[in-house]
Amino acid sequence: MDTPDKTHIAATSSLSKFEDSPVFNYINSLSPIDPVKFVQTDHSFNSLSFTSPSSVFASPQIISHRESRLKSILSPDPLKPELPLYANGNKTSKTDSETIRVSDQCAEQLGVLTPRSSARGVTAELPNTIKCDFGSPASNWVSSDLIETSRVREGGGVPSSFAQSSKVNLRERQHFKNEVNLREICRIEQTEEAAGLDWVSLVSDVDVLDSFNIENNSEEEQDQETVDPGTITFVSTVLQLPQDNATDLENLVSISPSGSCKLSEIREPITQSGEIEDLQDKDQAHDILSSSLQKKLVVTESRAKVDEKGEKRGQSNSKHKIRRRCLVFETGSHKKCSSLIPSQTDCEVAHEENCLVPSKSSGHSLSMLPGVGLHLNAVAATSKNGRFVKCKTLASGRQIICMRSSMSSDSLASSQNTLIGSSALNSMEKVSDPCDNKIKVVENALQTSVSVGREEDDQNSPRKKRFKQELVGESQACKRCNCKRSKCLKLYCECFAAGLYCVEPCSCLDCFNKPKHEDTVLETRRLIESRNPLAFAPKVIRSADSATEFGDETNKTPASARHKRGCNCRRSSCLKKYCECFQGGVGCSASCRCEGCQNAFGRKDGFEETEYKVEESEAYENNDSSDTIKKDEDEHSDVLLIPPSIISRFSRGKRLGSSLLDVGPSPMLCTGLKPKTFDISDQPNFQIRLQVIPEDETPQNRKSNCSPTSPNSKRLSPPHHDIRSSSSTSSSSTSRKLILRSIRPLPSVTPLQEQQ
DNA sequence: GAGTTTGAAACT
DNA sequence: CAGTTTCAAACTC
Repeated sequence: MDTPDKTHIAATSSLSKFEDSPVFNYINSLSPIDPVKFVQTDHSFNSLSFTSPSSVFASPQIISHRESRLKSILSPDPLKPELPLYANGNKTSKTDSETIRVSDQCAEQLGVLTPRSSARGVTAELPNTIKCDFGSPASNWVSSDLIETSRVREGGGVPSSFAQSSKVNLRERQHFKNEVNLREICRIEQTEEAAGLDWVSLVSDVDVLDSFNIENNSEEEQDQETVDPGTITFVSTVLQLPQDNATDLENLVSISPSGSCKLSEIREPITQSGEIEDLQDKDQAHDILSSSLQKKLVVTESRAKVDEKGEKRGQSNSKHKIRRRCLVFETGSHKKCSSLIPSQTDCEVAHEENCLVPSKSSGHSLSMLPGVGLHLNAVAATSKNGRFVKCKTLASGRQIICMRSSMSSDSLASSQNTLIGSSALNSMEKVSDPCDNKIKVVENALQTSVSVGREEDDQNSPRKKRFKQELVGESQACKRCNCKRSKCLKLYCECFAAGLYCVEPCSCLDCFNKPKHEDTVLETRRLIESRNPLAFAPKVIRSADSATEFGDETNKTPASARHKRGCNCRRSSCLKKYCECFQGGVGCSASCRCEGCQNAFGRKDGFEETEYKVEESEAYENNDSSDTIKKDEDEHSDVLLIPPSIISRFSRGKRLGSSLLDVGPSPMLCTGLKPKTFDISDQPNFQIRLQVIPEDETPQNRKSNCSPTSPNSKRLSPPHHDIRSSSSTSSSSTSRKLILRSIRPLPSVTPLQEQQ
């Protein structure tokens, strides 16, 4: 029955008929996507969607079957002889209406896939393109659209080819509904998750990819080892899932079945075609798929691993080795954290030396560090770089380090779960307040890593490139201090003040703040602390603390924070980062001796900072043009206060510690300032807002808190504070954040389940 | 990128 | 503790 010619003709005719049919027109009218010629669709699909050579589902049999199926159905490809494989099984397996619907989808997928499988010339190109497609949100979106479009067309065509014209309309409608739902899901996920969100599609895609892989014998072996693109996508999806782990996991699990369904669906058409089926193959395919899904479900997998996988897809073994090396570094030094960053490849190379430095330090720390200042070093270093280090570092800071490591491995690496991350961060902060900013950075880093992870796969996308460049630039430009005369042994040096060793990115001269001079560093620290025990303490203190320490009633406002010693600004009006209060995102307090204070976060004289909340972020963003501060106030009234430290870092990209921030957040922050339009598509922004804005710091809450509750309270909530406050005062805020994020997955899941 | 401004840190 | 100097970040051009 299935001579290539026949199939081809049938497909072609059906396709043309379908296009002319009212249903098709209706679909087109509904669909935002413009109809694409079949050939074009294939092409675009190939280029955009399936680039990944490696796949979990590398089973040759499956692949061959898939290929054959596809070929038999749609493609005129001479290879068709392979077609018959699945035919019988389909008939046997499903007969009900659901089956029909499924078959439609399958047919659609097949149609989409077929071109690929048929086009062998493209196969060689796959490896290159593969990595790109999954990661880039944009690319994914496009590809998904294309896929959908093609599906719509193909779906109609395939059934007709099977002489099911009577059911075509019904099917198409169902199919269209499905497509719409899927599309919505895809959009939701893609917009938020950017990475291969349409995992369902991806699953099917994976199959296609596998089929390609089969052609490439050399890669077959690798396939087993190599990470499945779909898996990666899935993992990324999981990672990106909201904080509500349990819920998300459930959703994922529920979803995964659909993926299985997809596989069966694909076979459906074949069954109808009456071709011979290989039940064993089918079973195997299911097994493989299920196994792959299970693999995907293994959330515990470290993020680094994920990244590694992602890179694997697109890169050679050597690359892989490099990654592994980086992973090893992760274990030991903060630098490794870079491996967590998506664009690692570049970063890794760039940072290798850097990594070594930290490692070194860690080594010293283990044996040598007394723990006085060093623990700060370790902690700060870890967080500052925005990379999660499993610090072997300091004996003294062991617990802290452990927490971090756990966070990195579990929370971040595995799921990038913001909630978890925040929790970890919170806990971490409790331990190490000194590194407020850095912790924030870490948090941002989490987000960044998430976003990065999404884009990781799509290396070709402009976005990805940009991001990569940013990362690289950061890594290269992650200069911290620029000390010329202090030898980085005074508090002038930001690195030293933060308890960090200077690293390569620093532009300091005659730097002694390095592991090799650890003794000197420690001694200097000791001297400084002897003069001022709080010299290395966090400059910004949580409200509770500050209130306690300074007896400042105004600081009792929830989520409020104050600079430890207060500023002494005279000319900056506390509106620039010269002011440490402003820089720390906190209002001035009675401790400040500033003149003409206009601190947006809270004036010394008790001026309500509420007015500035929005402006501040803007001011920071714009490098403080006070003129512009109120400019968009109305527009951004919803905006939360973003700690200047964070913003400044990202905006300037100067400080390495903020590297993560710089990379990811910067855009996010910028966008984040456009709050009123809550753009789901821009997940980074979303996350940031959620994380940055403490529960009680929402505009309404702020106002309420400020005026009635604490008349004197000048400040709302500094970003710093958010984290801390959440950790100590309100865990609820964190939980809420999670809830918000959890919203995303729900929509996607629901439609699928309903349809299925 | 160079120069200026600024305010914290260090010093007296 | 106050005043001055030093310093490096922040900022401007």
